[in-house]
Amino acid sequence: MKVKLAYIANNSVRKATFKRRKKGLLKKTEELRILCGVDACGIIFHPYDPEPEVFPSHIEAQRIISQLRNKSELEQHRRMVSQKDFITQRVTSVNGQIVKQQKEVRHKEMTRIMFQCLNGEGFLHLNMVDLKDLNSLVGQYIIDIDRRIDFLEKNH
Amino acid sequence: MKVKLAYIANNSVRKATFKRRKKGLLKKTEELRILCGVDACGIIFHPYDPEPEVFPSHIEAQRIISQLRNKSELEQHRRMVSQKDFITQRVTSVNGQIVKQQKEVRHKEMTRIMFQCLNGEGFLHLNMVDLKDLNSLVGQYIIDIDRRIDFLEKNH
DNA sequence: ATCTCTATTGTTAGGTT
DNA sequence: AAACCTAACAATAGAGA
Repeated sequence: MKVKLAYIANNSVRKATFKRRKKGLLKKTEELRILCGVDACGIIFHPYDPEPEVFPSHIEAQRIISQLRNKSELEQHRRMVSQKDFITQRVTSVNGQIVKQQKEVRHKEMTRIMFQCLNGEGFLHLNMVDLKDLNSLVGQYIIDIDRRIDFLEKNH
Repeated sequence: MKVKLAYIANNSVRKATFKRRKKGLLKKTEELRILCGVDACGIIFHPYDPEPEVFPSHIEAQRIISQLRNKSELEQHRRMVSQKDFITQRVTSVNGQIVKQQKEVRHKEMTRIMFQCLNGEGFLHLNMVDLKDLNSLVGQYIIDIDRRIDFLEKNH
């Protein structure tokens, strides 16, 4: 650009430029509306000028603004819903992980108790559920050990 | 204009034109803002497009829109006040005319009554105020007649 | 469809009246 | 200040990649 893009200090030059360019902008806006069949509007105003320029018309601008409001409300709603979905998903996922870890912890605990028993340290403070789990665990160990014995017998 | 100003039916051409011209409009708006130090914003949207174009920025556009709201409220208020002033003035004026006409009517009525009296038809149904006015009127007539007599005597 | 290129058309700065 | 002019400049249509 030849004329550098900066505030025009000279009052009358600035005013003339404003008038010309405002007209140009208005024209371009109208052309875009017609050529592309879109809703477009513009608002221009000098903070200390009595009459803001609203185009293509005040009524049309208001229509477009309220459309924008509705649309952005919808968008916001959509965003919130998708965020809720995301969080729900995370909660479900984390809950799954917790359950899995609880199972692991219990399994380790049972294993510890089993070996404690094998060392003849007895099992104190165990309720019925614990005993059942322990029984099941011991059963699985025995099955495993049987399998290993079979394997050794077949290979020797 | 070489390309006639009408809705572009071809989809891809319209889209391309839209993109190019939207960019142009945005640039022009920004230039106007900077060159002339004015508040200006624009909103463009395809009714069926998810993202409205709001420039120079969403936040700035909102600021300008609310400024516009305030300003037009003020304007409306100003208009209402000036209309009230106008009506008040009209009412005052009309009231003045009514008073003037009432005086004229009263004067004519008194004159009629006076001549009625001169015809010896007597004055009936007159209250004290009417009588006072009538007296004053007669007094003025007499003064007027005296003046005319003086005038005639001097000139003959 | 999107990007780049460029001839053409449109816009605007600055000067004149 | 406003309206008009026009050289200079910028935007864009349309074509080609």
